[in-house]
Amino acid sequence: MPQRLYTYPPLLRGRLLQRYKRFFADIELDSGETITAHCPNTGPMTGVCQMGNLVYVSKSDNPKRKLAYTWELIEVTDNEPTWVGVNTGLPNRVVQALLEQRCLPVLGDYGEVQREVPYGENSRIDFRLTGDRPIYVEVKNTTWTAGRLALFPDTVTTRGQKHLRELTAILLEARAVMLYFINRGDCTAFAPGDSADPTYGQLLRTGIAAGLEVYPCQFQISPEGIDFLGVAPLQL
DNA sequence: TATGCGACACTAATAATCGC
DNA sequence: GCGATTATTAGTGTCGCATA
Repeated sequence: MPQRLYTYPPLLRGRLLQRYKRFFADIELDSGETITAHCPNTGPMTGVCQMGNLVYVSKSDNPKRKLAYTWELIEVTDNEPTWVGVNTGLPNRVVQALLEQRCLPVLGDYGEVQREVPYGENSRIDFRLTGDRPIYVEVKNTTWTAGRLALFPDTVTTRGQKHLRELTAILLEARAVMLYFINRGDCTAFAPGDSADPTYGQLLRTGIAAGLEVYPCQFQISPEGIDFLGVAPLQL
């Protein structure tokens, strides 16, 4: 039974006209109005940034923002029509709810869920779960797929490599978890994106051999909200 | 040609300031 | 001293310009 972990505010539907300068997306709303929305995903959005596709945006009443609209979702048709989450700020919020509601039995018992805890060399872990043996959880958002296989990363990521090295190093004193947030519901498994960043894939495999735990978490995305579907198999 | 760095918009956390 | 408000900083990934 899918578990609702996030409910979107009322969204407006439209079609993507263009995405440019990393942060901007021109969108024609169903009302006929053309708006410029903030694109919160600064990555290449490989395979999901398709002009003309249906999208949803939210509207902020924050007077300090230059762009009132935020691009939240896009529909892709690689497999069956599927909504893909664009807002990279949401995965961490959703994972926080996931951890606080104890939706991942594989993590076992833990106490407090701490956010943005300093560790390693000037890094911060997304979540630290307290207990006799603390659990460090790093969250990575992914929308890139090959068929029904979710992949991460979709570009060379030196930051991601650094995170893997530091997580592997911390295994001496704690459990370390890579939690891949599969931001679409049409995938059945997860694998490292070796074609985009072979070094990352190598580091991930080395980390797993050393005890790093990897949980690709699958979510069903819809204009209503985000539901947790479960942990997808890992293909190495 | 290769490398380094700032800019871009926004969020969230932290620090500093102010008034009571 | 406390709470509320404001300011600052880090982080996110890529582009484009300046420099070596």
